[in-house]
Amino acid sequence: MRPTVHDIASEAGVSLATVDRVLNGRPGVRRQTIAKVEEAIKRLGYVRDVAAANLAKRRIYPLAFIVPGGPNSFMRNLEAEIRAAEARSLIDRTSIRIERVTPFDPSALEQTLSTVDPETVCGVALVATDTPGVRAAVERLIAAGVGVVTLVSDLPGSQRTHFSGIDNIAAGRTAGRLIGRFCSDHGGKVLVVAGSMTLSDHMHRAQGFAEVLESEFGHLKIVGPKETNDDAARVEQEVEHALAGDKDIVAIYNLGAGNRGLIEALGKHRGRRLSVVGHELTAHSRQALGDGLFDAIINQDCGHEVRSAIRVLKARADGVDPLTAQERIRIDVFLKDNLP
Amino acid sequence: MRPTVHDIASEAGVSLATVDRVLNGRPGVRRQTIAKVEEAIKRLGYVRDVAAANLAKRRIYPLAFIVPGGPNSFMRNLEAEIRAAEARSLIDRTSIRIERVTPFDPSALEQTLSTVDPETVCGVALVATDTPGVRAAVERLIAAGVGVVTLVSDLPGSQRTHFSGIDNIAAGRTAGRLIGRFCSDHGGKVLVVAGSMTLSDHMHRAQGFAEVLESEFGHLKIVGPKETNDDAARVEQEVEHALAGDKDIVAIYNLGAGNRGLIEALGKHRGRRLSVVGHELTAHSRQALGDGLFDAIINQDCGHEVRSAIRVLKARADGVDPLTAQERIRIDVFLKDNLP
DNA sequence: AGATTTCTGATTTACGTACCTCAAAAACTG
DNA sequence: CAGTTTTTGAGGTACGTAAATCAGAAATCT
Repeated sequence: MRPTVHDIASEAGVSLATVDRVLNGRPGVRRQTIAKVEEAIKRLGYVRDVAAANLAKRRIYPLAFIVPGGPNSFMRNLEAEIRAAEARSLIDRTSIRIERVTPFDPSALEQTLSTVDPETVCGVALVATDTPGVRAAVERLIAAGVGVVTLVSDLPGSQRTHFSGIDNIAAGRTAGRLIGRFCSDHGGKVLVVAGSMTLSDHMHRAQGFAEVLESEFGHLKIVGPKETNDDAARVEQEVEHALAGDKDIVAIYNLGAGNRGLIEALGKHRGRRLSVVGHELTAHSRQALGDGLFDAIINQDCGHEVRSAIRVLKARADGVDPLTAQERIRIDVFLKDNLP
Repeated sequence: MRPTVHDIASEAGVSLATVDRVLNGRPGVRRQTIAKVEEAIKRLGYVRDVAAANLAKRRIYPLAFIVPGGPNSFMRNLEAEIRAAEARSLIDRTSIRIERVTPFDPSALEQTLSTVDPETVCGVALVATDTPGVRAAVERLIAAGVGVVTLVSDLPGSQRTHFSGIDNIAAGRTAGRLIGRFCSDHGGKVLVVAGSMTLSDHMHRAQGFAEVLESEFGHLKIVGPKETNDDAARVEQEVEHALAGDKDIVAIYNLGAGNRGLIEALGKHRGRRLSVVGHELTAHSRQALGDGLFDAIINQDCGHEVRSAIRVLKARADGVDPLTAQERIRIDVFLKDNLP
């Protein structure tokens, strides 16, 4: 049988009240007594029954999710996943608030972060924009004892509790290798389309992509990255312009959003032999993969990211270690055949 | 506030005892009263607090995992993941027993399945071999109210609760497309190496692979599948023999285990330009990918499979629906760059 | 030593559910 | 209609933990 607080009390030769004081870090216990109790805990291998504790504490986990608004399909998917988690909040004792902020506007994010009340919120998950103001707001929350998980886009080197997203350098490298291998026998140019190089994830993808192409696939030369601010119309325009003007383009890597524009442009060049890699599985990109317009999609599972963020924030609030293997977000590679 | 049994009692105008009888399907309640209570439950949106219920019931989930023995790295990884889950069993109220059975021996599996006591075990997870005897044993367990999850290898069309594994036809197709694209400009032969075509997962992979190659990459011809019973030495021998005897081989797909043998053989032909795709990320295959001997690895995350199997079995025991999105096992595609 | 402060023990209530008993009410029998 | 059976109510105890109170013991200080 699993040992209980009663068992440690008698094992340590102290009362239940003292065990409780030690377990919950309440004052009024001598060092030696604390040591006695801790030793008994270790000896019996006691593990606090979190479920029972939560019951007794009437604990709920108030969480805040901050996501960019706007039409970006990926972000809308992400929000849908958060809402799905919200629907389960009764079951897993969470209370989730979703805040939408203006996209590409760090000050709006800062503003929203500063309204988070550390007294009533135990954890925050946000799609981070890496600016000094945002970093400062995050550090403030951490200092106030709030857990902070960065979603999709990280704040490297900050004190955030956890990053729930992918290594974007590795993602860019993966795209580079796919395109390199798909064009292994014929040289040419590769058009790279990005949202904004001020977004760290886009920058990292471009960097990883370039690394691999330069070091291993010298027969391919990069054109771009063309910045489009993730606007589908601008993506279409850039791609259209490049394809029309440069017959040497043999591949396209869209490392940002706006796949819809890319698909539009590709539709007009169906005869042309192109290797195309994009990011994030959405209704559109999935369709394009099925139609053969895209050759591969690099994806991060935003459902996994949301669930993982919640688990990590709850674990932190309980003072428990999360299960690292479970919380690692994969860099998914999807071809036409292994779509989920 | 979340409604409790007390709330439904007063809402339905009945006593706590009656609510309890309805909730737990105990006898001695009139139809109309049951309806009244159920209506109140619906009206208030009551959801049973599983944690509190488990506490009151002193519930533990006794589970049995049945895995093939033998040196197969993937199966040993799988077992390690089960042991890792076992280490957390105190926390999540499970009690996991691991049974190793002789590999490639359906009767041993049947035998072990028949020793499972439906009175003391609430769920079984097994790496299934598809034979009539195994199917019968599984149906027997299901009939006795035990949850059964097939791990890695399924029993299609059976009554098993859930399959925790990948679609192997899709996995084979994925491998086919990778190799097809990697060799898009030059034709040749593709050597296919399998463990045993009597294993349904191997058969499915071979089938999916052939489908894609025939329909979309006609310039590549399949040699094989060569069966090796997943024995590394035999894999080495088959590959060595084929490479030495046939200069037209431009790619190899090992859809079974025994990657170690493949790596050995490849080591002797480092100069030769080959596209190689294998299955399952193990220490060896990871190394081979890093060294450039392999070009891609198709993987199923066995840690995910084990955790998912446990969640599904617990959910079934609680009479709750599992979270389908979370329980889908991905077909991972790993290149050198996106290794976890 | 006595006074004071700091610890500790004993006990209680509560969380939401399960499960038990016993009595009472209601619904059926003949 | 009494007698029987079925249904319902009221109440309690338990699960493992949290949190509180209050009295008493032990340590520290003067």
